[in-house]
Amino acid sequence: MARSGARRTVGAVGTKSTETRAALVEAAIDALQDVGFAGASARDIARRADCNQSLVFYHFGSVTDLLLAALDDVSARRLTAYQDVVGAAGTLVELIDSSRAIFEQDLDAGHVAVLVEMITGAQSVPGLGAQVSARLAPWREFAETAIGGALARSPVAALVPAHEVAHAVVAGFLGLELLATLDGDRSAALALFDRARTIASLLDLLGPAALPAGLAGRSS
Amino acid sequence: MARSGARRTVGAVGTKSTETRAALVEAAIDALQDVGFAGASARDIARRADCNQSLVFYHFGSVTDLLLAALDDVSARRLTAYQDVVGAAGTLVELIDSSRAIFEQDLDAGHVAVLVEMITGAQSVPGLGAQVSARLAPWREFAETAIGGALARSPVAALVPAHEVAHAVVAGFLGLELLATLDGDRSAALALFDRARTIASLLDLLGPAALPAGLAGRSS
DNA sequence: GTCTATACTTGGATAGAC
DNA sequence: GTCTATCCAAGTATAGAC
Repeated sequence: MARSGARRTVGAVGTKSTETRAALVEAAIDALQDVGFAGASARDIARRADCNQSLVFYHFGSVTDLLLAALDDVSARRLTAYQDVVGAAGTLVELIDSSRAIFEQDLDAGHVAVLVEMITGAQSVPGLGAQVSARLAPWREFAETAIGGALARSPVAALVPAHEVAHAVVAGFLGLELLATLDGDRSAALALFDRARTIASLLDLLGPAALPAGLAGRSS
Repeated sequence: MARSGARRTVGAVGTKSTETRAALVEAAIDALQDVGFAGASARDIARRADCNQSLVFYHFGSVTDLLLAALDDVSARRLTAYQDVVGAAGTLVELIDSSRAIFEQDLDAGHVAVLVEMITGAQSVPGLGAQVSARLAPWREFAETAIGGALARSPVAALVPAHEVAHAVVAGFLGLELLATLDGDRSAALALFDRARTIASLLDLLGPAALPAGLAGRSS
C-alpha cells in the first residue's frame, strides 16, 4: 500500500503495476494448484503470468511473499463467499447445504488446494508456518461462529462444543481436499456432505429439546 | 530384493549395504518431517544419514524413489501396529480408544506427516500421485473393515455406510495432522478423540436395536 | 559399497540498461 | 516498471578411483 500509488487521473485502478501484480498473484495460485509448493518457482509463476521472472522480486520481494499474497487473495475472496451464503443459514441442514455448494466450487477451482500446499510447504521455509497460521485463523473463527449458531438450535449442542466441531470441520475440509486431489475425484467428499445433510435433517426435525432419554445431559 | 544379497555366513542381516539403505530410509523419514517434501533433497537426507549424497542414487536410483521407500517403511510398520491394537476392539468405544492411543504416537513421531507431505509433494512430480495413492489404499481398506466391524454392533449402522465413514476418518486423520503440525500442538486433535469416545459410549450403551423412534429406518 | 569430483540444471536474487 | 544479463547457491545425477 505504500508503493507508488495511482498517478493517472483520479482513482486510477488500471495501473500497469497493479495489473502485473494481479497477474502474478493469479499465476501463483495456478502454480500452487498445478505443481504444488515445491514446483511453484519464480520462473514457473512468471511464465504463467507472461512476464519476466525478476518482476516477482520487484513486486513481492521473494517467492515466498508472493505465495503468501496468493493465499491472502484466495482466502479473502472465499471467506466473503462463505460468509455471504452461510450467514443466511439458520438450521444445520441449511448450513450443510450452503457449505456443500461452496466447497464444491472450491474443490473444482482448487482454492483449498492452495491452502493445503502452503501449510505443508511451510515445513521447508523457516517462519512460514506462523504466517500461514495467521491466515488460517479467520477461517477457524468463522467456522466456530457459523457452527455455534446452527448448533444452538439443535439437540446435540450440549454434547459437542462448537470450537471442537469447528476444529474437526476445518480438519475435515483439508483432509477431503487432500484425498480429492490425490484421487482426482471429488465425489467421495460430496457424498459425505449429502450424508451429513441426512443426519442433520433428523436433528433439525427433533428440535432443541428433543434429546432421547438416556442421551440427555451426559455431555462429558 | 534382487540386489546382491546376503554374503556373510547364513542369513546375514547386517550387511553394510542394508545398513546404509536402512539409514537412508530413516533419514528420509526425518527429512520429510523436519523440512517437508520440498526440503527433502538428496544432500539433506544423506547428511542426516551420515553418508555420501551419491549413495542415495546408488541404492534407490532417485530421490523420489527413496522417499517412496520411506513411505513404504513407515506405512508398513504403522499398519501392523494399528491392526494389532484395533483388531482386538469389539465396540465403537474400544475402537476409538485404541485409535487414539496409536494416533497420539503417530502425531508425536510424525508418521502421518510423512504421508501428508508425500500426498502434497506428489503435485510437483509427474506420476508420483498414483504411487502414493497405491500406498494409501491398504489404509483405506483397513479403516473400512475396522469401522464396519465396530459399526455393525451399533444403532447407527443403517444411517452411515462404513465406506463413507472410512473416507471421512482417513480425511480426518490427515486434516488433524495438518493442523497439529501447523500449530505445533496435538491437543486439539486428541480432544476430538475424547469427544468421539463420549458419544460412542452412548451409542454402545443403546445397543444395535435401540434407535429412538423417528430416527430408525431413514438412512437415505 | 563408498567416496571424490564433476557435469549439468534449475532456482533465488540483484544490477543496470531502457 | 519492465527487461536482459548475470551471479551464486543448491540440487540431481553420473563417472571413476579406491
